[in-house]
Amino acid sequence: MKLGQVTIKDIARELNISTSTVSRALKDYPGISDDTKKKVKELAEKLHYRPNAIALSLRKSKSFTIGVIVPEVVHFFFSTVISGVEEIAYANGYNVILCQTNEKIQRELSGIETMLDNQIDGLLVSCSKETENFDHFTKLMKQNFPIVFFDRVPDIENTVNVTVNDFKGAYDATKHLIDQGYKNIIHLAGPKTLPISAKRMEGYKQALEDKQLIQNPDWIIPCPEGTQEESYAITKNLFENDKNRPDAIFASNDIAAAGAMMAVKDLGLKVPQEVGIVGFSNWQFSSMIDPPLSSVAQPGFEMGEKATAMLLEMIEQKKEANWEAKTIVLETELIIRKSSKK
Amino acid sequence: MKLGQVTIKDIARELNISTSTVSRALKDYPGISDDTKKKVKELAEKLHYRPNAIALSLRKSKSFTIGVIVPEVVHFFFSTVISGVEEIAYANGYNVILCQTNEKIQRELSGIETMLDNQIDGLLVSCSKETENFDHFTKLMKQNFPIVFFDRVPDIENTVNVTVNDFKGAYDATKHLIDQGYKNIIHLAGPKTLPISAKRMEGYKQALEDKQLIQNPDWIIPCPEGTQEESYAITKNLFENDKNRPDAIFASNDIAAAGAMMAVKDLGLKVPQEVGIVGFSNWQFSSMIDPPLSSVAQPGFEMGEKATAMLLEMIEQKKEANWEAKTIVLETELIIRKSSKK
DNA sequence: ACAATTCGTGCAATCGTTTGAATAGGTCTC
DNA sequence: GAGACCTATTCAAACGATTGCACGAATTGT
Repeated sequence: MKLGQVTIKDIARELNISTSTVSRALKDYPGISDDTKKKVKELAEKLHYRPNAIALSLRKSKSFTIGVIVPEVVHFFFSTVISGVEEIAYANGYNVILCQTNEKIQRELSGIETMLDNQIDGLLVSCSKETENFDHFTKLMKQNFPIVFFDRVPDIENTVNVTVNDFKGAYDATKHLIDQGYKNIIHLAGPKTLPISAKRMEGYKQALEDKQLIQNPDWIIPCPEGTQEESYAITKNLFENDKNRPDAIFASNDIAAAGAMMAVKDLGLKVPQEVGIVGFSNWQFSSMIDPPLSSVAQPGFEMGEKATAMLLEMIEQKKEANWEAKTIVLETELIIRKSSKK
Repeated sequence: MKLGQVTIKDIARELNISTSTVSRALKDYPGISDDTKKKVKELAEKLHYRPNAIALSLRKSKSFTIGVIVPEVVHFFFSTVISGVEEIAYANGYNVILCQTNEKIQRELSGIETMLDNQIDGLLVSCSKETENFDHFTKLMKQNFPIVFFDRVPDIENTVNVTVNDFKGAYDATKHLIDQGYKNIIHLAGPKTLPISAKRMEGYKQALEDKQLIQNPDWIIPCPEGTQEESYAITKNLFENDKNRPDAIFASNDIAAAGAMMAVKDLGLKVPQEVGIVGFSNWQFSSMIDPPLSSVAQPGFEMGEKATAMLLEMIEQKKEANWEAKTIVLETELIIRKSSKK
């Protein structure tokens, strides 16, 4: 920066008045003559005066900046959320500063520190896979610092959260597979540390139970990485064997589902005739693969919007208000495509 | 913010010394007794003192923050770039503030304004589709404000750019199709305003020329939106007609290629036997669709890293140095998959 | 005609930190 | 024993803006 930027002082000097008068004139304070106001505003316009946001932050102890912590930017769901965040923040005159943790707790910690140093007004967080201790959050919350968690919310009390109904999404997906006539459904689960993984697994289990299907614990297979390669390997291995072969897959994310689909196709099995598949998140590519992948759509953009709106509300109330803990649960939508239609 | 944060004043008061001494002690200035240094540092540690970055910014006229302007966050390529940016910025103690323009020039303008108000030290920009006038950039450049453009660079002089070799990428892709025996290759082009679109088109043309194939101007079809639907409609229309039907498609982006693939498949044509297809950008999904899509991979992460490294260098030299204009061109890599292998 | 009110403006402190210059106290030198 | 020289510290201004309070002048009331 430092571009010979025009300050309030320059205007004051030029007009031979004090900086206080300039400040007040620009803000239409009462008690400044219309004449002065006019002169000041005209000169400000002419010199392209723009207030220095940093100076304002310092003075007002408010930066109009919020921090966003996500595990990864290159992730369809998270980038969609960020997009929603950006939209609402922008509309309300807030800046967004970004930090991706790459799923590392260390990075999450230091990212938060730097953001606090930069006097952010509030924080939006989706936890990393490594985050199991939440002291860095509780400490802030105790000080009444505005935080809203989204999607990957921590397992602590009194938080303000925005999530999707992972349980119901998974339930719907599994039930749909059952309704289509699939009977032996495996679940490619997410990392164990994440509550969302647990919820999805619960939904899967509940659907099996409600439909009185046998639950085989061996058919819940964790895919901690969530990569295509991982699920490809796992699936191939599992389906290679003729007898006792499952006939459907519910994956806790689309990438895993895609890997699984490739594996069963490579084994010469037909999707959806012999194996039904449903994923989670409805990534952009899901409709483009062959056969198109059924998936549970999560309203990422809306989640970003909602979380940001709530955060801004907290920031702007900010009377010693102890915000009431609450969790907004957005509904998922099962998108049925060919991969699961017998 | 405002969390009863500990300041240098608190430390000064507690130890009955002046703030200047505290400041100097913390920085190991000469001329402060070892005893005082020790006391100050210990107390700072104990109180978890962290310097207020805003105050520092104001004082130093330097914010250790860079702005990133991208058309869209939810875009595989751009999110990859952002990831690279974040990585290098973080490693060097810089913050990243983000603005997506949604391809609107108005948003680009106001985004830059707000960022400047926030005293960013430099700017990384990829232009929106609407950006045809570049005064907002030249104005800043005249003032020696550090800007690095990436991918969608403006058509003006003396800029510092990081791009990929779009010409060669397109050339390679087209040549590959020709080498596979395809003869009637159409090009689904990008928005006309973007130089990258023009370069890709040039590469396509040059390959045809070098291989002495007839160039049919009707076979260069602009897809301004770049959506799947758009290219689906265009392609379906074009391939419906039996005679004079093209036998290959080079699309300037993978989404368009995917749409085109769906269209030809829906027409009952076989990919790659009857129609060869190559895309551009190598999106995550490209390897997952059926048949897997050949594509020109762009090193997005590396682009983000490179651009940021250059920007930081400019920021830190920042002696009235008129930076020399330069353009780093990163090489693409043609990823050959089934969609183009006869 | 003089006090009271109103009007327009300026002073100075403040936000948290840095930094050039000044100062107080001590030691050394001849 | 007085000037020279350190050493450790403080003062005060600065970054750009806001704001409570004070002030001088003009206007009003009686």
